[in-house]
Amino acid sequence: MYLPEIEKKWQKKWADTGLYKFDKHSDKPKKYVLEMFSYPSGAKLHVGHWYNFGLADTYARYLRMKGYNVFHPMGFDAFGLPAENYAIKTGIHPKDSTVANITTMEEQLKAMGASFDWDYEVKTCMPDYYKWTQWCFLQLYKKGLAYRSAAPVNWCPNCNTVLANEQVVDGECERCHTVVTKKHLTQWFFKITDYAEELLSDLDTLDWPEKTKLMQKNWIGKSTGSEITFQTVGGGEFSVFTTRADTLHGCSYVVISPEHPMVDQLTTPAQKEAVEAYKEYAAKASEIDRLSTSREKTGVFTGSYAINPINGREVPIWAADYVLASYGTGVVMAVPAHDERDFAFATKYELPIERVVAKKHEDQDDSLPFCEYEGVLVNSGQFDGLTVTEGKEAITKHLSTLGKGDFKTTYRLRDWLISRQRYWGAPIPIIHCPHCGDVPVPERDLPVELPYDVDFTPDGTSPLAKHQGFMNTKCPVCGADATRDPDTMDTFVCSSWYFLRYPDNQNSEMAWDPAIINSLLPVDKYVGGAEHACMHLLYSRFFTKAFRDMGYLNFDEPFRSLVHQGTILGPDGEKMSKSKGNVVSPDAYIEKFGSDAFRMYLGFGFAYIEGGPWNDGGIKSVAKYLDRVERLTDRIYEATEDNKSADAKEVTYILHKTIKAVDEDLATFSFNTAIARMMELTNALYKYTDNAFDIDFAKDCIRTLLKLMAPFAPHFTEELWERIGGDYSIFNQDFPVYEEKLLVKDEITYPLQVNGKVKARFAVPSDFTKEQIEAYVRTEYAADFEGMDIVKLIVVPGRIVNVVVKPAK
RNA sequence: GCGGAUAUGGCGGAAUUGGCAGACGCGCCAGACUUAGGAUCUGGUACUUCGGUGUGCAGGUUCGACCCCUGUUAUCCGCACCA
Repeated sequence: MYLPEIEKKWQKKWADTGLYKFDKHSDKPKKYVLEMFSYPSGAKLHVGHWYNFGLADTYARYLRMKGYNVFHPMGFDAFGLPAENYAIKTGIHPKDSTVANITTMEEQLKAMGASFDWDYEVKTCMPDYYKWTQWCFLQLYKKGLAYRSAAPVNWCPNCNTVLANEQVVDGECERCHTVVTKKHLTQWFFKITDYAEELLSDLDTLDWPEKTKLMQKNWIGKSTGSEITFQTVGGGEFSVFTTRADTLHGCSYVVISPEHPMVDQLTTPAQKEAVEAYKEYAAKASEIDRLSTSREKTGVFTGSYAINPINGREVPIWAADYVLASYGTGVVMAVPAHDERDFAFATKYELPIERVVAKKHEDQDDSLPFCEYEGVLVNSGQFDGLTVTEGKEAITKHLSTLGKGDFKTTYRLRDWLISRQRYWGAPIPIIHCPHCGDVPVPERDLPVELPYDVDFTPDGTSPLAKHQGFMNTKCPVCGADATRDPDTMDTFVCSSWYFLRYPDNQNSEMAWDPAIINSLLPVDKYVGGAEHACMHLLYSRFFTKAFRDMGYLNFDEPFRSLVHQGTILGPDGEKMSKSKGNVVSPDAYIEKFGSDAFRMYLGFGFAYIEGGPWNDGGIKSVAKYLDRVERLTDRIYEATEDNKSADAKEVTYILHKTIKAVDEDLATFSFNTAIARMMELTNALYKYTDNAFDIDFAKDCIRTLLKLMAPFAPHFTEELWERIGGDYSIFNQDFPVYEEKLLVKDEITYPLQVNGKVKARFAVPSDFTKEQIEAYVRTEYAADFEGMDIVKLIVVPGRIVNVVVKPAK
């Protein structure tokens, strides 16, 4: 069968008959199967797309045949930097290149033969989509979850432009490799930190890869400790966050982040020059310096002193950039005896190092810095003798009674900076009025359309800021001349809610109808790359929770179950890249072997979640297997000599074993083993049909095999199904069901181990009890155990028998 | 540095979760059918001195370990001074 030809025929028929149209009114149970939508930056689908979409489609088709009403949409994450960078390089407008790429990719996705229902497609760069992205922004704004604030952004001094975090590679601009610096700009943020606790605790409810959950957990970074207030000698006060309140007596100085707003007031005139110089030094510190773990700690004395609230001692306040302004309070109490960083700093600047925790056990190494939790407090007045854990609690409680401290939980998670000084994105629907301040665009005025005729050459400002027609508007509140926000939203905003739009994508009245969305979501199976663990997957969870709290959704989590496909590498085992010249393009293979063979090889040649290096031989082997199935089908359907008494016991057993295995393997994305089982069945059927066979029975077997294969090779099986006279379509057939009783063999062959080594094999009726098997072994092998004592005889029913012997005395 | 994962024939990968290691396939070898074979079919294929030995390495638990425990090495991924 020449697959490329056959595939076109069936794709047409599937489209003509609307086979994959989603039935909103079906009374079958629903399954929402979703792949992370495509990013149309390149013009063509690559192997990774096929691996993701092709096998997720296999899963969707399987569920469909299992009797579910499967919702399986596809769309495009169409805004973003690559299109804009491409435009800067070539002069082709991002909209034009994106629309062209989408058209090509749609054709390719259709040529793949996936069961998407294109009626539900979304494209995030279209006004009828980003209108609602802007609406989402406004709801978050109304709810107090969007705010504007000054923040440092990545700045490339060579390109003279702002870079997204993703564009900063190892501290350098990804395009010109200039070292990236920081620049302060006023930016919009989403208050994802409000949901830190729930984003963390709900991870436990998700059927997600443990690694991904752990990454999110670490990213959120919950830390429980204490917040302690210090007075300054000059009369001011500030707080520090610590997880080691027990070591407070050992605090011999305090360190403030050089970017902290209090630095200036803490700096004494004598130290002003030194502190200013240090602030400048810290601001200039490049990303590369910050990335270096071995970077030597630096700092400067502010000239001021603070009072340690536990013992009234005056300690110097230093500014140092090893303290981050954005975590905790931006100030830390330094306990050099019990913290490695403080120890290094104190050693360098000759600050006092005083032990307040001693070892608990004799065999502990208690050299400084002593950072272990197994310890007891010393030099801590009334708290001496307490353990570290007891000390934390007792000291914090004591401070609390003095009004100088309390228990405190902090998170590493930062608010989400969504402003981009870029053109190709959804405009932020805010108007800046000289009288009214930031004014949200009224919902009736949405969308704020992205103009086409924009000069997006990078010059350090937002491209939209140069477009007078876009920028100049009237304040919706007071009517005065006002300007629009010139920034666009991070594309991750667009992708944080697309799964909510799919099922109701035509709705022009609202972003989604809660009745529809609440019945189809959450997504039952989400399939996509692991690289989104702490971005898209976290942002989408945040959106879901925020919109739930606003009453637009009634579920807590967007993606119940998540699978990450592995990465297909080049034949050399390296990640595919143009510069390495190891990119495998699907096109030539599709043309030669067909999309079914290509998809099936992707399923067969790899463990799905692992991926691995591409191998040319593998695809030939799958193509060969498909031919083999075709010949087998023809052999059986063209047979004339019927033999009802042919022994079908073995084939029947294999048939049902295969149904069971393929069913279970498909449910768990174990495509490679599912295909292996089908190959075994095929081999068994070849053997069975070598001589005259029971034709009706063999036809039954073939129909079952084709149905099992259908999710993997949709065109191929549809064609054979038609050839053998099956009703259209094979995808309207039920997935085969195995019979438990046919999985039981009459006899079971047991390996007989002696002292753990297999020495023999014997067969007994499968209903033999443990005792009967033991008795059988003892009598049957009595002669072999002559002169031996049987110490132990272990029978594992259905598995193995192990006899432990030793020479008789 | 911290956290996580992985390690099985020449290769991709299996192993019912503590019970016959190497399923299935690629590759290779031999044979059959062929004018021909890069088609198809059949058989073989971990190593071996044929007694055994084998799941990165060294120990341990167990009647029994790829699987559990301790230590160790290599590779990959994530985080990056988070107080």
